[in-house]
Amino acid sequence: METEAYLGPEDAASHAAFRPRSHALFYGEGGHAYVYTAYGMHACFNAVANPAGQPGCVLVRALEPLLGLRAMARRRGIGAESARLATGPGNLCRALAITVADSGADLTAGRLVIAPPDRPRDFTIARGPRIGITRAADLPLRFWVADHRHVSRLPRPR
DNA sequence: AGGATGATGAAG
DNA sequence: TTCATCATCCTA
Repeated sequence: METEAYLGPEDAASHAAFRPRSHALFYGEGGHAYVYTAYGMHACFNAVANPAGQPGCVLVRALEPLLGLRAMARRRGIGAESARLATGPGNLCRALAITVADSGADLTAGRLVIAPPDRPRDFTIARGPRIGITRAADLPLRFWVADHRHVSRLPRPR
């Protein structure tokens, strides 16, 4: 499990700072999806995370598949046991069949839902710099479950 | 209309 | 490290 935070215009790496067409969603009510296309071919899934008027999104970069492994493996074209099934923002969207058509969707109801776990699980959250950005590359806004198998990359060496 | 730029992934 | 591949933004 792995996420990154993208803030408002003060965060130079955030689409809220340099991508006008994403502004409406960034500033919208939390609990909705913001899906964009990276490098022309990869969908990336964000959850809008703040009350309306306060820009902010959470990019979901990796997760641990618990259900539907067969379907994910089929969409990804790899084995269902692979740790990379939904690891990496583009891979995650392919595994879950998330496309830009899902942008704006309500994440509290419908096909895409973010819900609390059935049972609480014990884990430690590690923190470090975000991946693949050039601006504001020093901000430690990437969060992942420490020692977790389903993480896209280990922290950048210093 | 045309060029630059990526919140990537896969292969070598 | 290279490159496939294109939505979006910028310049003109």
